[in-house]
Amino acid sequence: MDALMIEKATNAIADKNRLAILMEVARKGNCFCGDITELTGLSQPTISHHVKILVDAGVLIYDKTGRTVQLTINREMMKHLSMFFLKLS
Amino acid sequence: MDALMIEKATNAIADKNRLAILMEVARKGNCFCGDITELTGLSQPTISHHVKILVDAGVLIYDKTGRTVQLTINREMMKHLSMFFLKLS
DNA sequence: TAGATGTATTTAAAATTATCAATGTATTTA
DNA sequence: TAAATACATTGATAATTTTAAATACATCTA
Repeated sequence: MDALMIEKATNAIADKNRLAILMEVARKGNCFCGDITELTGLSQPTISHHVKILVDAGVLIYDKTGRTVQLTINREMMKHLSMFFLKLS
Repeated sequence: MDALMIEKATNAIADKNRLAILMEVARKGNCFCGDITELTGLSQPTISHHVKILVDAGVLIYDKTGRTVQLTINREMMKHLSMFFLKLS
């Protein structure tokens, strides 16, 4: 179990806005970056920054087609996190 | 909504030193604050600060007897976290 | 009771992070 | 091809976090 991976992933999730983004992507199945503006009320550059952190940490999967980005949950990472905390319980 | 709980807990864990503290407490079953000095190489006040964050977030359980503090994992919180990520997987 | 011990708090600094305005870059559409 | 669209990057500032030195406090021990 890679502690650095857990650190990066939890760090990505440990923010009010990024957690909201994660849960919105989970709720909708997938999500365009543009959708998140309404959700959070943040500016577009700020959202771009937060999405980057979530993607770099492996929490969200980034798929750009044309000029739109589709975000989905990285279920493998969710499984890793779930297992990590299960082992600590 | 338990999003705030998730945010606080992941925030507490999302730090190299606090993750090391959490994993050390898990490994040893319990842990005195003094033990953590050797583990992390941090100063005593810094450890006290990090432990407080973990305890306030409900990640660790704090039990002071006399002048020593015994730390244990909050297994209920670990279960909550595990379930949260399982649902996202 | 005096000194030692384990932890907490305060204060101040350095480091990091969050945020947005301005601007850049592809890509689509009129 | 010009304008519009969706997102990325840069640069600057504000807010937050991490850290340790100094100090305080309660408890244990000789």
